[in-house]
Amino acid sequence: MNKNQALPWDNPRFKNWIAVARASQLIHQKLGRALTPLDIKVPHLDILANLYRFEGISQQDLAHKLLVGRSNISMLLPQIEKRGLIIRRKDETDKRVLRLYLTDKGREVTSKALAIELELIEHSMSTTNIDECNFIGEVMNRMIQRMDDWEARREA
Amino acid sequence: MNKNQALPWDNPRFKNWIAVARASQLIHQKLGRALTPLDIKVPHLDILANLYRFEGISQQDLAHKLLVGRSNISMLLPQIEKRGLIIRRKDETDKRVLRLYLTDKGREVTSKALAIELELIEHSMSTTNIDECNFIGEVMNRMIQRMDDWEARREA
DNA sequence: AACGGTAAGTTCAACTATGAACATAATTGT
DNA sequence: ACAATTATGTTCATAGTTGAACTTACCGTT
Repeated sequence: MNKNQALPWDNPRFKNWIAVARASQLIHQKLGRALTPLDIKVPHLDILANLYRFEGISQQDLAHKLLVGRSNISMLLPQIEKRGLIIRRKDETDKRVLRLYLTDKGREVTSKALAIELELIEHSMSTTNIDECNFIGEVMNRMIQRMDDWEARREA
Repeated sequence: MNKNQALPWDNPRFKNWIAVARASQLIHQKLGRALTPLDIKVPHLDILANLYRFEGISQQDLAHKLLVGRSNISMLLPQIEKRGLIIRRKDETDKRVLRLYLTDKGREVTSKALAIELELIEHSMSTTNIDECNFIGEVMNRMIQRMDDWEARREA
């Protein structure tokens, strides 16, 4: 192996992506610690936040949105249900699916948790203006699009 | 809880950050699957890649760079050491620390794995030019800086 | 209506990560 | 020189995550 070969870190896209990954990891960790007063973990908030936006979503759709497996959701939900933050109701027209709803208490906790997350993000990105944020969002969404190809193309 | 209150998703920084987090998560997952032919996992690559750049690093420093606990490193290293990808050597001047080195085989595997990662990132970001990538990297590094304050300020 | 195929959710076993307690070694202060 | 403190790495118990197998329910075809 020759040390003269170009390191990936010399590649601008690679190098800058590493910074993105680090920032993500850090936000995740800091958010986790900041949520302890509310006695929820980040994965719980991910779920709650989605119910906050999409009331009555199914577990399947929720798993899909969060990019995790159904089993993950299936094990997390009873925890937050026991705490009275959500309720699960059988869909009448399709008895396979469980529809998920926040309780009042759940909405309250979610609201507080989102406020913490918002504060963390706002603080961290406060030196970046709105247009710049939107630009970054666009780039990320383009990336998400393009990733779909990649795996398919790669298996071929 | 009033539905009229502003949702965090209306906030540009929040909304666009969510896209960043999603992209990170997806890259992580796709990279994981793409590494299976090499029979290593993403955490292993994280370690190997750091040894590739920083030969002779200590476990402590490695854990710090990867933003994980020492115990994590301590459990992962024996696995990749048994596979002959790295060696650990006691530092002579400070007998507490173990210095980590890639073997030739380790360098070869790492090189291949990094090529896969590079290809994934290059493909995903191919619609974003170098200046734009650099800009994103700058924003991310600023964020990483600013996060340090946040937790400290918050405990006060 | 009965069959095969598909979809939603659960369970389980295997794997992974985390943080606290521990052992050993170095450093500092008196 | 000695005790106290700090630093490095390991171990262990706990908790979290994953994917495969399973159950129940729906749907299309015959």
